[in-house]
Amino acid sequence: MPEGPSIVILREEVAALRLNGKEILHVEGNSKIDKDRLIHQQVIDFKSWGKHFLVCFENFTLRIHFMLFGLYKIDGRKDTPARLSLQFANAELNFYSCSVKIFDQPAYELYDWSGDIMSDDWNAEKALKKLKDTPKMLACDALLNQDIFAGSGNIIKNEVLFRTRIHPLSQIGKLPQEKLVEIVKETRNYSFDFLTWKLEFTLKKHWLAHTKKMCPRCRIPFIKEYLGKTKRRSYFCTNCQVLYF
DNA sequence: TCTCATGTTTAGGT
DNA sequence: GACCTAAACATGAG
Repeated sequence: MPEGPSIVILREEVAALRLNGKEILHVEGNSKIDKDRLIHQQVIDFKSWGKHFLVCFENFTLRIHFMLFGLYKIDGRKDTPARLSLQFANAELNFYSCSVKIFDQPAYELYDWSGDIMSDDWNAEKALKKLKDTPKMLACDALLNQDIFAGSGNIIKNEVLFRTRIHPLSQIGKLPQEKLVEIVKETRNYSFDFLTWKLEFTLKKHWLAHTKKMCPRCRIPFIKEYLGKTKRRSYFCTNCQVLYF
């Protein structure tokens, strides 16, 4: 569930419930957070930043991060206990297997939306500058770096590197300016394709590289390797993806 | 039944 | 401090 576009879908599903300004009537769950802090509080807004789902209150913010296995149910439950359940008069939000944390500041003090690939405030120039400031970073690490591309994950990484024909082990500092511009532009662009396809339940069908055995351009086998600082799955074509090194 | 994976933090070592 | 590794968390698809 976790990449940025999926969190946007959650945010929009919750927005449709019109819970802004509504009071939380009951809180449950096996989360260790102070649940009394939430009860009878009025939710100001629901936001997302990268892979974070944010429940905003006047003076504090509840952050939900779904990690690898996180799930949610809106007006429904799983058989297993919820990590956190927020119950309103006419709706219920249930979160499972996720990381939950309360921050003692309003969301606008905690987050800079110019770094969120899905945000209206996304700033491509700032992302470009961040890339230029980290010349030793590998392309595969840059696309998982939440300080540069908040919301990008392993699927987006593999698809963007394939679309831009960049080998995952390329060094950011060795890429020509126009390729850096292309990475920034395509990360944003693919993320919105991801959103569209996820809503259509056709995301997997549209993968060109991620989990694929063969390059759709060259018809030669993809390489599958665990690359970068975090050793995440990378699928790439040694023929059409150029190694800048 | 078993392996693996859309992720991140933290603790420990060198 | 920089850099690396492993562990921890925990669900479901194939």
